[in-house]
Amino acid sequence: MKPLPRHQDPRCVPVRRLLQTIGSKWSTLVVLHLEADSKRFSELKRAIGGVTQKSLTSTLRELERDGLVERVVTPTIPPRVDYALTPLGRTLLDPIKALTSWAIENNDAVLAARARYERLNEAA
Amino acid sequence: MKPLPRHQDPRCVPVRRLLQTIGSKWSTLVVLHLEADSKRFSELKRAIGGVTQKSLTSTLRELERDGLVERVVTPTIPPRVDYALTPLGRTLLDPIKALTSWAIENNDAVLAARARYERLNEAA
DNA sequence: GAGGACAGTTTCCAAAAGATACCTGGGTAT
DNA sequence: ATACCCAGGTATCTTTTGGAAACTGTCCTC
Repeated sequence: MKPLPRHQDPRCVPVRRLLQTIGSKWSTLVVLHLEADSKRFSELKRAIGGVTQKSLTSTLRELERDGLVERVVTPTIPPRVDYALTPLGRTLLDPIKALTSWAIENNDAVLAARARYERLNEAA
Repeated sequence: MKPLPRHQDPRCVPVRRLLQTIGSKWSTLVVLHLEADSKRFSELKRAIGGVTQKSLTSTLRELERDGLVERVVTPTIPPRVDYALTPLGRTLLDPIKALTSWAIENNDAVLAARARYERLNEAA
């Protein structure tokens, strides 16, 4: 029974949980790729590129667990599995896009800051 | 020289870098705490609570490296170190707040989804 | 009946993140 | 003098994350 590190800030808990989810390496890419329409597992894998089955599986499980993505099994022969954003997941698109827009627009500024930082600190 | 895993999606690179930075355990808390005014190291540490020196140090270094936070050393005796958001860092406040608002507003929905998920999958 | 697509699972492994604890070295209060 | 504040640094440990590769098992095509 460790005395849970008490974070004074109540903002911490849900915010950290969200950032944990969408901060994982592939989840935002998955969400963005599902915006237009639902996709099958290997469609997603191909579309994203560079992701292993395991990583994609666990990413999808996490998003599914949090109710952001829905796993739709169509019991045809052979069964077909599609992944789609839930309504809740769709409400995340706006904040995520705000963030990705920022990242793209300020990419140069961040890279410049990094270069400057390294110039000042590696030079020593 | 590893042949960098090439991600087809060009959105990936800057977005991943940003999420890497702000997805780290304490960085959003730091940014939010610096919104009103600059703070000293131990002020931040106390205000956030539950963070170790090492984690706070590396968080601040990362934010500084990316040009989001500025480290201001006032050469008084004893020297005094303040951390403040840069103008670039301030532009991140809006997207971050959009995300944190989402997290807080949809906290219940996410928790409900988790409970449902676990009920369905652990039950087996 | 060999091979490949689909949708994974499992095992093993390396790298990164985070926590704990201890050290520095000057300044300040008692 | 002693002990604590500030702003860290270092060393070690555990946990988490992510990647590689192999394996399942059903279906379809050649």
